[in-house]
Amino acid sequence: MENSADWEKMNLINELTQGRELAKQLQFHLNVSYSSHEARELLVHKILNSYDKALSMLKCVGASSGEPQLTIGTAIAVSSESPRSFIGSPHSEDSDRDSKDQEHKDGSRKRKCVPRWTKQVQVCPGSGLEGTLDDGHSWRKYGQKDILGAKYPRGYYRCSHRNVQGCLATKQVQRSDEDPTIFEINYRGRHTCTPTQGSYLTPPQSSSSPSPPDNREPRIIVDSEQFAPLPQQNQQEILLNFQTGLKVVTENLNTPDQSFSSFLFPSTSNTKAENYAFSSAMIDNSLVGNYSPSFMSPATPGSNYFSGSQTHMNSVGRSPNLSLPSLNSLGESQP
DNA sequence: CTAATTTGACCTGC
DNA sequence: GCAGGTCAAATTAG
Repeated sequence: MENSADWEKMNLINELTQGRELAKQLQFHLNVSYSSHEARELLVHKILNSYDKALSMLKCVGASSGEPQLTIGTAIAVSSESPRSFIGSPHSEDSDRDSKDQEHKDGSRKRKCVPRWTKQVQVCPGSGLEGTLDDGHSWRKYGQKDILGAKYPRGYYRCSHRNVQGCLATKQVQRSDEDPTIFEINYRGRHTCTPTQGSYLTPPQSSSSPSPPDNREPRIIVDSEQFAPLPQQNQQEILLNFQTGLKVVTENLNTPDQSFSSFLFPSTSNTKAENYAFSSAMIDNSLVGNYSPSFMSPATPGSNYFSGSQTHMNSVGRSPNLSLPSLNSLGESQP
């Protein structure tokens, strides 16, 4: 997979370039009087984030000489299960009944040769922002299980496009029993489908959750997306993750020496303009190389969240709000 | 009505 | 045998 190395390098360069551009922007903002403190702060966060990402990539590249590593930031590489075939024989993944017979012939049905990695997501209690844990793909819950020794049940999700596009990606969401605000998301398999921003862009809480407004500033701190040495699609995911990355905080979860970026997800409406600006800036910057610090105000939050840069990504636009109820139930259903 | 979630049962690996 | 993972019917939500 030398392609991934090239991509990694490109990404790294892109990241550093971006950081430089952002620094220029910051410099500009510092020199103009009308620049708001928020805007400056945002830029600082973005710069830091950019460097975090670059460092993460460097670490990743350094570690991945040989076989692929999925470790990024606090994302934990779970490589106990043969990382050898990343894209090989996707058919061997778990599948529906019809392919079951074939799998029986093979002897093993699942859990083999599937890339896995873990991401930890911290959610402020009561914020109800679990919906934003969405990662650019539509997930459909297919099971929940009480795990021995774990306080909270584990939720099992698979890609909504499994039937349509045969995407075999799955994820498991496990709430930490020590810190219930932390969700450990274990991804398995890679998406072969096109990501649906729709679900990803679902504005937190807007419609599907009747949870009362919380005057605390709710926020989710997310690990930096893994920059696994994997192809373009991950880059899209990364970009998409930035789109929900509303504010970067330089607060570490518990890995002081790991460089990673954390995001703050304010859900209050007055911060949305800033959020959109961040999103569009990141995308423009990454895909077009053009950064506009100006804040844009979406006409209809949610549906037009990505108007503009959205077309770069793909055109599949389903937008079910998938994760929110599931995760809520994950957290709320006590064993 | 359609699609997503829930949940108990079943299957597989250790 | 046990625990984790998946299936699918039933239920719920939009």
